[in-house]
Amino acid sequence: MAEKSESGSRHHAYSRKQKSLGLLCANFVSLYNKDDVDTVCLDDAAIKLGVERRRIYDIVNVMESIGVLTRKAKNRYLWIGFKGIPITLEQLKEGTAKEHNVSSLECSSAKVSDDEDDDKSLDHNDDYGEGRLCITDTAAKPKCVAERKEKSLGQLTQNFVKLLLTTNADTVSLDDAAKLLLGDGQNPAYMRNANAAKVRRLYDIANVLSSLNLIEKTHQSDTRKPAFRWLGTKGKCENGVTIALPPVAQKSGKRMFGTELTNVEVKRAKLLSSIDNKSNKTQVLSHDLKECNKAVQRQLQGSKSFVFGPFNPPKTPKEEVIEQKVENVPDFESFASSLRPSYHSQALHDLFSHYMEAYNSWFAEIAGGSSNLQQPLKKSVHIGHS
DNA sequence: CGATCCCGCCAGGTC
DNA sequence: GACCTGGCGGGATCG
Repeated sequence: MAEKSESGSRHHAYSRKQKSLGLLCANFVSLYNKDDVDTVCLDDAAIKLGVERRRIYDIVNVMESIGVLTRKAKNRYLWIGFKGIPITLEQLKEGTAKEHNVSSLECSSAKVSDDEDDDKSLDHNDDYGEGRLCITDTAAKPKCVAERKEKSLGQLTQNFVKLLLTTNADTVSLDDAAKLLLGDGQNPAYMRNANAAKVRRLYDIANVLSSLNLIEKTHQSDTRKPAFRWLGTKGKCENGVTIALPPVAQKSGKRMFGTELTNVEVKRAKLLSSIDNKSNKTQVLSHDLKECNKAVQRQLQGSKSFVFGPFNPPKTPKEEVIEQKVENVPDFESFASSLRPSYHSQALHDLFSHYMEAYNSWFAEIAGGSSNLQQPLKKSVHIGHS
């Protein structure tokens, strides 16, 4: 509030359009998805991207939950890249990732590590971070921690992805997703609030996922309600990230979901002055941004294609190694079975059943073509969400 | 006016 | 007590 007025330099033309999480995410990826990058320092990222730290947490949490990053230590993450996504999805399927993102990713980093440099010793004084990573047993955690985790962005992301993967009803509406991810309903007023809160989080998550081209936002054909569709590798942009274009460059000037510009200059200037004192660790160079833009260009030319999703990932040399480990095409039957939440509310149960039916009809259509697919889904398997 | 989602407060955890 | 992390919801902006 107070800070808004302080920006004399920020002429009235403040536009939220230019600061979306999706765009920030795209820039983040551009910055770190390079062969020579293996660690991510949050401070560094915040400065380079010209945003406050809090925003970095948002995208990092989402990306961590799908395996793109893994936490290494306080303030430090290991960049795994998009090849981490299929692994994480596989773990989700196996249920080894059910604990919450932290533990799941510990596993994923472990799997990835022999291929990816990982341990180039980030662990000097890692007790904080390592400690957290090591706690994979929820029983060892205090309840409040577990509860908090349960509502975490990362967990929500995983559940959202599971939902998209398991339903395959083409699209999942925002409302439905919020309801399903919320579990069951108790008192309506509480539900309304909780739902609203969850929807806000879903927007955050969806912005990130869509900028990674894992999902796209559409509308349900009948109701015109906003909805999401899982893309996986079917994403239009092979490079993995949706390249953010200035609004004018977009058709009819319409803003596209998850593709907005970050107000880098303003933020950066602000951050620079405020972080000045500890800037010995990272200096902001104008070429960082240029680098970032170059990376985007590179991606546009497909020089380094990202790979994600369980579907037939194209290979780049480095990814092949990893792929051998993930080479089984995900078994959606067991995946879905193990992931399906249990719903106490009849309405939610019906809703989910609807998605299951849609999946099954889809399955029937394609089953002939794929030997990896097994049987259609059966109802009333449940996992609950904790 | 509903949809979207930025922003930053502040609680909880760690050191 | 400083710092890190991240849940959360107010309220601004968009369509």
